[in-house]
Amino acid sequence: MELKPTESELEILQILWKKGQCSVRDVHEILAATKDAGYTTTLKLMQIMLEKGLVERDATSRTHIYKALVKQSDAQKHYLDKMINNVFNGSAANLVMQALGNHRSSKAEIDAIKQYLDNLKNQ
Amino acid sequence: MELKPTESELEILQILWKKGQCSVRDVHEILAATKDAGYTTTLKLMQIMLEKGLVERDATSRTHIYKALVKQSDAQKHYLDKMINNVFNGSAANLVMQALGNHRSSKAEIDAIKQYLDNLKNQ
DNA sequence: TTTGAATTACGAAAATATTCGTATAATAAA
DNA sequence: TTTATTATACGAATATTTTCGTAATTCAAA
Repeated sequence: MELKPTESELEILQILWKKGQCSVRDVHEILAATKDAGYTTTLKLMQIMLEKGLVERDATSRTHIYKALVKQSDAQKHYLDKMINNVFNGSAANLVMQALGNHRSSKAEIDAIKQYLDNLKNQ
Repeated sequence: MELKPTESELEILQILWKKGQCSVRDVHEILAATKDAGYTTTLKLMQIMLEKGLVERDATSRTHIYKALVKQSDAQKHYLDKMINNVFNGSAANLVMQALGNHRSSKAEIDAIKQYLDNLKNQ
């Protein structure tokens, strides 16, 4: 299966991942907070996503309810790969350090990462 | 200044970052190894990038020599931010662990990261 | 029942991005 | 010098993505 949401589709997936399930209006209202596009634009996008198999929907009631079919973890993997190759010269470590440097992480988070690294080494 | 290379433009920037400076042909030959597009396609893209201010060129000789104007580190920061917000629910740590899990890193890389983490903690 | 509001369907316009063909000029080779 | 090769310039065709208008339908309210 081909995983290639466009920029706009990714914004919608994001919302679906967070909310679990949404009507078009739910999604639209969240989008409308940031940018301004018409309701039918959001609707159309979600219909296209349905065709592409990025989402599924329950159409038993008049107001259709959408869910993401793409798993967030798959998307994470996909974009991470792409990014490491495109902008970080293929070095994951490079990306990691950049990420940790820019985004101040809590002590707990840092410890969690260290522990994770120890496990990696013991394999 | 607005930083927003398209997908194709990013591929070209990547090459310029790596090589430092390139003629259109240099870039094209590298691209041609992966995908197949005509030479004039690459040329046109690079001309557009020039207009957008993504690259500069030395046009004193017949064969123009291009350099990236966008800094790789800025692009890294930009895409990292975007990605953390778009796909990793705002958690950098989440991204880091995913990145380390998928891309087998060398022991040296892992140690470098651990050291980096220690420095972070001592601040 | 009748009206109005909210929904989906869908075609098509508009905006962006990509690709290529052709003309022209510069250089190198014969 | 003449010919062939290699560049750039640039308009325009394609392809893709985003946006929207309009019609048809469902439901709720008056």
